[in-house]
Amino acid sequence: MNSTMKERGIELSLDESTGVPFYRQIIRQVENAILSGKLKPGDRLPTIRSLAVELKINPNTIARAYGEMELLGIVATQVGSGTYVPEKKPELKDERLSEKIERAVAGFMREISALGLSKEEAVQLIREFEEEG
Amino acid sequence: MNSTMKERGIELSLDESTGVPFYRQIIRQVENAILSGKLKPGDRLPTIRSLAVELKINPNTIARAYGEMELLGIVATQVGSGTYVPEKKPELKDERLSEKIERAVAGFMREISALGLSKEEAVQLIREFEEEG
Amino acid sequence: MNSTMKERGIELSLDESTGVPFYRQIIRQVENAILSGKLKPGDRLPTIRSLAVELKINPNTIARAYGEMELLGIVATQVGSGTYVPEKKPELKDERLSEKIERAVAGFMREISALGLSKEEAVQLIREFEEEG
Amino acid sequence: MNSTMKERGIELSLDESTGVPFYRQIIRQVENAILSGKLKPGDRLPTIRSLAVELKINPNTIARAYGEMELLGIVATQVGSGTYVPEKKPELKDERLSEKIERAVAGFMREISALGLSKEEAVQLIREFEEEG
DNA sequence: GTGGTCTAGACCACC
DNA sequence: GTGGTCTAGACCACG
Repeated sequence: MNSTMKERGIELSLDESTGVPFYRQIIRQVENAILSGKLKPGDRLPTIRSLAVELKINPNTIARAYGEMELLGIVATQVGSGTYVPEKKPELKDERLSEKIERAVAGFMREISALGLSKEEAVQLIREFEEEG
Repeated sequence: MNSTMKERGIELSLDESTGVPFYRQIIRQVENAILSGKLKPGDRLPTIRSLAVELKINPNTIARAYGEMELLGIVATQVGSGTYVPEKKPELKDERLSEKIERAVAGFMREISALGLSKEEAVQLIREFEEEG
Repeated sequence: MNSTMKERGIELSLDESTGVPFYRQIIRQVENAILSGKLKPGDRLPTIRSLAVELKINPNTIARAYGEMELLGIVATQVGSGTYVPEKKPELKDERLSEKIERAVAGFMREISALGLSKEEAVQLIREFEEEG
Repeated sequence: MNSTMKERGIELSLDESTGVPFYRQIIRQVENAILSGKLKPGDRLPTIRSLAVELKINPNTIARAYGEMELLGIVATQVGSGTYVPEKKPELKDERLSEKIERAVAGFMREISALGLSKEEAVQLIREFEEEG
């Protein structure tokens, strides 16, 4: 039942063009994977060193992301063993999920209307959107 | 025909919770207003001092935003007179506009799908979205 | 009304013999100073660099302490300006204070009774205790 | 006269929330039991395996605790027979006991006064203290 | 092997 | 000047 992220089909990736710090990008992606249910309680995150190699960044940066997530209660670490998704009260998780969705929608709509587009035009753009890759 | 931002009904606002630097928030909002046609060539921006008072931030921050916008060609400063929206080649503007729209849509969809939602659920959320007061 | 820590007569100090990480010692001392009312909302903490010089440790270690305190809501940072004690809802603060006191007492009594001493002997020891000067 | 820890009514327990390593928690509890006279020379400690099962931790961790206690002279291992509390020079034991008591009192008073409490308030808290179940 | 702490030093963003 | 991010590398603690 418990798996690694790769076994769950989750790939972390960094975009250095956005200016968002690497450690925050990692936190957000892990948190989203947990909130959406892609990562489940008990699942193990990649080790700091392996993820550092994979993302081609310094291990300290991963360690910082993992450390902040531990403080935030997003993950639990067992030194000598690894970093895991903890058990969480599900209602609390749902709250946080809708909160993040609301914020994403509100931010998008603010941007869209500042750019002079209507709600229907936004819908049109999303329908036309094709993910790369 | 030429007006101030207030006369055009445009209010700049800062959100300190996002972590996005103030000067970037200002630049983006001004740029979006121009791109969407809410601000028109010849329109005048608020003075650094008045905007600093209104937004309750350091005048240096406004000055930096205006300075960078001038470098980007988004605004033009006439010493002793103020800061204005310059004439711009329209094709260039459209390019920049669609670029910003594309980036907004792609960013939104990346976040939405990371949170486990489908394209149709995103459309639903946008249809339901009502801006606050 | 707002002061620096030195003006409030608060000195941070590190003890490397305990094995407690430097950054945690700093966090605890700052938190205790706030909880006990020695540091008040609006007070400014030493700059990272000055405290690093004073404590003779690496600035990154101070930065880590300040960063974690920011995450915990113990302090608020304004880049370019400094690190400050934020306004806090007083009831929440009081809760946290009694919690810490309770934990200190319970931990002390557990240790004391494991060492074979009675409650009255503990009281006696405290009465006899003289702080080093 | 010689007994096992269980027969003496001594239960080891681990608290993972404190951050204190398991092996240190074990050492401290055993040492305190000896210093306070609850464990007597000749008493037998649980086997590594049985304690590992009881505390639900890795046997290596128990082995490390026992190994360090042996180095410290707190226990003596007789291969094939078990781990025992050795005879100790009594003055040495008393010295170590008062040292630990002093450190406990000093640490408690440092924390208490950092939290803004007086010596008399500390005494009051201890008098009011009731151990749980 | 795992993660945790600290140092050293670079470069950036902001005021 | 302020704090923030990242790299590089050492050493420790834990299982």
